[in-house]
Amino acid sequence: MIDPQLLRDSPDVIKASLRTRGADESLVDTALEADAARREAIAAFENLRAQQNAIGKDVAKASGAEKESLLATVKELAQQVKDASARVSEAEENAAGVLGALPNLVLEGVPAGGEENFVTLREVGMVPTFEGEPRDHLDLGESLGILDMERGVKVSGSRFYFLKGAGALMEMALMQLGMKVALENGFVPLIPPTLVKPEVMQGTGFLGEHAAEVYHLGDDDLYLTGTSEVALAGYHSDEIIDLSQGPLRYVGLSTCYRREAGSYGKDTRGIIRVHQFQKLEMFSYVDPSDAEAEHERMVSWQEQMLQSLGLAYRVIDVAAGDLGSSAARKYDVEAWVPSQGKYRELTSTSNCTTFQSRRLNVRHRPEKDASTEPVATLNGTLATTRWLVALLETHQQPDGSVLVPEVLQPFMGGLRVISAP
RNA sequence: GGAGACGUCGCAUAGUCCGGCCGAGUGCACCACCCUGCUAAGGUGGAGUCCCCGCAAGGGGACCGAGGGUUCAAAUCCCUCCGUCUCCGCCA
Repeated sequence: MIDPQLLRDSPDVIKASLRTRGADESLVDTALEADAARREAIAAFENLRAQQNAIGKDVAKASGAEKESLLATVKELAQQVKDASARVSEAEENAAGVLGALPNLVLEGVPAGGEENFVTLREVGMVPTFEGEPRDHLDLGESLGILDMERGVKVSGSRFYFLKGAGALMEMALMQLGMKVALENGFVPLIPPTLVKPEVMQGTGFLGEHAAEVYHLGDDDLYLTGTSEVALAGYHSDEIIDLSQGPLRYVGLSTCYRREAGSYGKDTRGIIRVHQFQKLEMFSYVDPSDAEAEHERMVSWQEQMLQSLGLAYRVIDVAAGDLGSSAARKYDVEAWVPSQGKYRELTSTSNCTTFQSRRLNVRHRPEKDASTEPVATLNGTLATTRWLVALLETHQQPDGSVLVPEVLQPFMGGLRVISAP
């Protein structure tokens, strides 16, 4: 949720942000009206309620005929209060709906436009070259016996797979490498629930434009999370947290579930786009003034990961129109995928400023004895199953084997090469 | 799965039977000041969150697990839900 105060004071700022996103700026006027209506309803209710409270005190003291006459007048008031209260609920619900539809304010410098309008911030590492056509990760994985798509489909349907042997080990090694980087930077590991309540899913904004992406268990009214960001953001909901010692950083490891509705025919080969995968996710709660710096730190940790794994990548500043509703700015790190001859997203890191925390009600006290303020939240990927795609393809050898990056070897029992069985 | 108890301001509790004087007492912790002077004790005062009006001072409203209901009036009565605990049964 955006800051309602900002909406009232400078609607033009919000309109400008909506334009950058290519969204409908008339939303702002609708929201302003709803907000005004809400406050009007509240004022009306509170006046009536104050009267009722005052007379109620007299009723308690009075007796006999005096009491009877007081009761008669206040009885009527009671009905008015009730009606006014109903109007408040209605107005608040409406205002919350309209206000909630406004996406986060885009940060200064974010490229305007849609998906294709991203700006490349830097390209790092040598794009690998091959004699002849490089094999793709599925081809490699199957021939090495470490990825079994066929049986995944047999057991669970399309976009499911088994990782086997060194494939399974490599996924876990990636997670452990990421965990090591996280621990070095003060992150507290969390293994979160992957089923969450509707209000948490709502609070993180995934029931908006991503609603069709989310698995829902109807019998229990629970949602399967597509990222541990959801649970990590909900972790401190309705709390006043202490940031005086610096950011609160969590790293969550979880299985992620995505329906991939609407992506039929896209990335159907291999494990680029699947219904279930592992992800290690960073999540920081920070003082809003520190958010942009934390964002840069998160990218740098992600880059550190890719560099240590010997992957070529680029960092892009995602265009406003391609941001989720919660993000004020988003950087993607995309690794070179040889079989496709292009960069594909491996990580994403978003600065959600105070947007998410407002919905989830996470606050802090900037100064001792100061009043509370929403915190800023940021999230970013440290490792996912998809990384195996870039790793297998980048480190494939002419004989069909794959070299294990040195940093992963300790987590794979010292294995240096994955060879066909 | 069956039976019961409970859910109050950071923590621990009082209040709920007998609705109004309870946004709410007490203890601990916390903050400020005083006293004393030493690793303690005592005294005084302060302090919740959210919202609305207001430049401000200030005023008003809401919140006693959540949501409904009864009533002029609900922490207190009724209903539903959620959660915690205890006992029994069942199963790893």
